Amino acid sequence: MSSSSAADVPPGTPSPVPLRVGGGRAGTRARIERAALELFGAQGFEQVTIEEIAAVAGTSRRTFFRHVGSKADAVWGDFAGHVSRLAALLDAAGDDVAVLPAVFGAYVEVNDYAEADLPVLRQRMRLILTEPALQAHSQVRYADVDEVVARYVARRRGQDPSALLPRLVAATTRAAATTAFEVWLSGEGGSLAEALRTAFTQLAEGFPDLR
Amino acid sequence: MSSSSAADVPPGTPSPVPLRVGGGRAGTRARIERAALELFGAQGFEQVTIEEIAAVAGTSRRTFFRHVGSKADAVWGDFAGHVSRLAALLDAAGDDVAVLPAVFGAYVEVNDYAEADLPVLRQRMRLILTEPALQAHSQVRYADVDEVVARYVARRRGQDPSALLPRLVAATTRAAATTAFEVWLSGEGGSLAEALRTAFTQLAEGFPDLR
DNA sequence: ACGTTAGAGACACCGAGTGCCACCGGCAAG
DNA sequence: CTTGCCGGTGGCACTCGGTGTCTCTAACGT
Repeated sequence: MSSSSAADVPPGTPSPVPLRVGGGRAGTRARIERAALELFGAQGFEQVTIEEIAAVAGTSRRTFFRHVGSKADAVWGDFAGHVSRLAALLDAAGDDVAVLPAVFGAYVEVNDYAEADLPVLRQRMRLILTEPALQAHSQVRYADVDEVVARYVARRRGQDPSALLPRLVAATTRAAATTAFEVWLSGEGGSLAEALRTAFTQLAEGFPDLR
Repeated sequence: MSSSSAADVPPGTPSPVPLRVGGGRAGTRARIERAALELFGAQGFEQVTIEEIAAVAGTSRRTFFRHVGSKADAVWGDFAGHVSRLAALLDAAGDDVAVLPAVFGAYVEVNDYAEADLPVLRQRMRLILTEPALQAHSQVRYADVDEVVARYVARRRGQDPSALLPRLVAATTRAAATTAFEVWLSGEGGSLAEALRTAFTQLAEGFPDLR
């Protein structure tokens, strides 16, 4: 419907945003991601076409792909940086703190967002946890997280990262974190950090009430 | 290469399989799934085209989709039945056994494959855990499993299935099961049931060595 | 022999993703 | 000022997964 909302702009328009101080690339990418998030939220992931996103972002289909790689990637922002920060936190953790608390702490800290970023985060996570296509894609992204955690546990334990314990800790802690995001999103109760801590505590206790 | 292996069969061939007693549909579907598994294993998921699968299965592109729904679905066989069996096992579990052991037991039992089925299972799981596209798709399938487990825990605990504990148990047990499949596939050591039990034990103990 | 019906194939279409080329603007060297 | 390079861009064409529609055919009951 109404493919003439932003698509009928003359091709040579300089686009209403002259702010390109430190890097025109980052600016375009940010515009694309903002447009995508907005449209996905309003119409649903599947309903939105790349062409529509590109139009709203004031660029072309081809350029969209040059910047974000895939439709799903438009939602994830700088997730690679997120993973790096997690890795850095784990690397920085001293050997005086036990392995599991170190992982928990790193998870909580890397997800300590500023108040102002929470709306965007909520939007992102709602899409990722709700839209089937994004839910699917998330697995690939989370694999990187698991890899980082497994490597850390392996290092601390002197094991191979592909051994059972490192993989198990990585997979279950990440599952717990995702679950925490779910309940946080559903709005019941407190902050994201609280949800994470609750989930991690239950996990570390091995669900004593259920044994 | 060699797109003339099974594609050069005349269109009106009655197909070499006259055994269609209880349902001709199942026969075609089985042929499609076998062809897909074989081709994926040999050339990789992304490299194989639907048209190739259809050709090897002795049918058409359109019919492929009528039977399996999507390229990824061709790998999963009757997973819906798998999930139903899990649900049935949980429903049948008495209240005398604790929640966590009940979930563990159901997982082990539903994954108790006959010796003869192990090669196919290995092939399936290798693809699902290895190929990025299938890894992604798996999340959608596993969501059904999580739903079943969460509902069971919720019932036993008198909670809502969307509450933290049910979701957490579902997510972490499934993560543990997947990890067990990984190590089982890598070939180190014993049977699938052993791998599952080891992973579940570690999970239920809350990784005591790491706290 | 009849019509009915389910399964199958052919065709056309859409959207995601990719490779290729041509263009344009800035920028340094002449 | 001109020349030539170069990064970002847009247009185009193509592949492939997936879907809707139409037609055909073979099996079935009457």
